[in-house]
Amino acid sequence: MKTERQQEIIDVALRLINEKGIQGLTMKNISREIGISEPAIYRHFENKIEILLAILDLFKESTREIFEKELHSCISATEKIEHLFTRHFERFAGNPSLVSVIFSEELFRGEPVLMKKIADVIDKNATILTQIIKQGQQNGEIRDDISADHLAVTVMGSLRLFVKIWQFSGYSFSIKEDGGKLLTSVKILIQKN
Amino acid sequence: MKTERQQEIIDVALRLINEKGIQGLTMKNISREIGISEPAIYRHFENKIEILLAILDLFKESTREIFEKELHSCISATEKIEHLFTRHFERFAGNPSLVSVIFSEELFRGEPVLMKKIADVIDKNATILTQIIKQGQQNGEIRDDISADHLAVTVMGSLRLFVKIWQFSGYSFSIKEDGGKLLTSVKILIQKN
Amino acid sequence: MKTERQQEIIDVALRLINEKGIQGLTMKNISREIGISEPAIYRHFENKIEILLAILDLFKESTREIFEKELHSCISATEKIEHLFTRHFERFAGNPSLVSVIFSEELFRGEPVLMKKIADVIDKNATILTQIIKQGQQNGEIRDDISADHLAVTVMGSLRLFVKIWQFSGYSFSIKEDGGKLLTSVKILIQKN
Amino acid sequence: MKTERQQEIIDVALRLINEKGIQGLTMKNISREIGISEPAIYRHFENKIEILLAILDLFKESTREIFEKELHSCISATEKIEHLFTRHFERFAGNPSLVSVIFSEELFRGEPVLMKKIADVIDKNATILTQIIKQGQQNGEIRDDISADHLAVTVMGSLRLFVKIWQFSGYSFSIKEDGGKLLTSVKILIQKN
DNA sequence: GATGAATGAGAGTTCATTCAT
DNA sequence: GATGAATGAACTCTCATTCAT
Repeated sequence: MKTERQQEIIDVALRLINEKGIQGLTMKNISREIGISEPAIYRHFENKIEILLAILDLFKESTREIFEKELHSCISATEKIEHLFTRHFERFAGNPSLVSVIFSEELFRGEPVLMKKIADVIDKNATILTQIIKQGQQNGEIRDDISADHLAVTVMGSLRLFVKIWQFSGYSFSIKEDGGKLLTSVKILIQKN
Repeated sequence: MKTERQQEIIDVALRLINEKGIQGLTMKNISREIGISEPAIYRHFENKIEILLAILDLFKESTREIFEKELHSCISATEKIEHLFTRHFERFAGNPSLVSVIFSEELFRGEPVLMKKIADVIDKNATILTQIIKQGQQNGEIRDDISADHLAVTVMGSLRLFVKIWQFSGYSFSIKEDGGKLLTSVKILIQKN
Repeated sequence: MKTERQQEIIDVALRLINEKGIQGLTMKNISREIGISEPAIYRHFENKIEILLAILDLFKESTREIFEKELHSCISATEKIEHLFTRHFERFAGNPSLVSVIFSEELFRGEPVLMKKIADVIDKNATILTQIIKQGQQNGEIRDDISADHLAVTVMGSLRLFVKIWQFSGYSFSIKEDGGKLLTSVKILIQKN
Repeated sequence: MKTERQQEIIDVALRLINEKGIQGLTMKNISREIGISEPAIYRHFENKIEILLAILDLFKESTREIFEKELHSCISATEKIEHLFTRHFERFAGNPSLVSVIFSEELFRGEPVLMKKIADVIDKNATILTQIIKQGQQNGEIRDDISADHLAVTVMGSLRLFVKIWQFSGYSFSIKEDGGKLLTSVKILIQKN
């Protein structure tokens, strides 16, 4: 689907955003990092926005995968949420730069095309998580004294903030290990009784 | 402390970031919005970074106020958290543009001065919130089967995500009202039995 | 209406088009010719198209002036046409670069805004010239064995081609003098009997 | 003389100039239109200028043909001019894109090679037309109260302007039919008595 | 306090062209 | 014949900032 160079460009772009922020993502920086000329990039992407769209696609695809896998498997709701956390942690551990993009919706403000894409993904994810929780409430696994919507905000919010803290720390602790502990706490928090 | 013009510039800058993202915050845009010339801005701020610093200061100041007031008052931990939420909601309701800046740390990546400032505030807030929760745990108000750190992540994470959702919705619902409901849920979540 | 710099830019742009064609009209060339930096031009014109529009406006204005003056004066139709030619010759003698723009509609193909403006002027001029000729036919000054439309094409076409020949010759002859002779011929051609 | 591909390239180039102006004639546009890659074009033409030269050659050749045929045939001068008009109209009706190039000398300003070629053709044509008219004057067919040079300017100028009007109208009328009518008028205009 | 004019640096992008395959 | 990948030069335009007034 993606040529090697396209993948390389996406990777570099992701890293640049992570290191210098969206303002550091310039065609010049990308080309310098790869070691080609600026115009060469235009052989692989029509323009800068297409690169960002490709990044968002990557993100969308892999997020969707994580979420949908959980939803359609027959395991319990709690296990689903557990997997959800774990998978996310694994992804971020494997590619920390992703964090800068995934939980940073404001980066794309100004470009309607990008904003719409981001909004779509977020919306979908929220819907799926809420469904999982609802299912857990019906199962009797998850407490139902609090609405599924609110629980979803809490779960997702905790995940997001935790990942940000990890990023802000300069990835100075193990997201998998410490994340696992947070997960345990979250599970206790939402379980019935 | 701040002249009228300085305040005007800060307000406009905040609004611009909110509307068009950090890329929309240009000296030209600021000057156009206020109705003065570009160089005129330099009478009031040495450079662009100073404007951003002023924004962060504003943010730091008012956040610190909220947090410290809660900490030093003699009310219960739960009430403190309640006030904390409520005050935040009030602030955002009064100045929605704040949201774009407050919970969007990546905006400032690239400028070490700004990054440090942001990190400071976040750090401080986290510390204070954790302290409040610890106090609540000692009081027997707040559950202690989960570490204060984790509860803080959950509480703060919920707040942050909720506010972002509000922002993404185009401020289409009442943050005070719906936020109050979320607050109730969070309180139930963290209360002892 | 126009600042000095704006006028200077227009003049230089006109000259550049004349010397190197539309492809030679670059912001860099303009700035180099004037002796300022490229961005400086943007203080005086919003963008390149605005410069071209200003040129067309100049052309439109002065052409309109010539035409309308003739139409509303009480002199005979033949005299009107005579003045029309003479004025045009004078204008071109005074600013030879104008020729490259005025009779070169294809320069602006591609920019709808510019094309519309050009088309407008041409249309208007044709209408006015035809009216003058019609009046002359009613007066008995101008032959009426040929339709006013066709005479207008002939008169205007002769003028245009003659001016182009002058331009192509490198302005090597006196457009006023030789143009006067052509005019005499044209008058004979269209006069009654 | 020309391979199929070369002819294809010339045709597309001509059409592009007609549709988007000289600025729309890029190697990319040509290749896209044909459905080959950009470098492929260089198999058929050494560079872009060669393509333009080929266009001018085409134009030169066919114009020369029209003119010379008229000159060497034994028919009357008036008939020659009649044929001249008619042939031109037929050519344009068959390939409207030609108009954008043929009567638009300024397109090539900036490229001395191209300018010279254009100037040559124009010069030659003018000479031939003038010769025809002179012959007609000697025959007593064409009025001799006006110099052949001036009559040539009038005849050629009318033809040019008329064709441009047709082009500007978006080819909305029949150039053959309406052109025939203009021709009748021109003949009356230049005939003796 | 404010402005008009200017600027160096750099943004994204397009151009004609080349070269190895 | 054709292509994919690349490039140097040039393009229009924006940026934060300065300076004389």
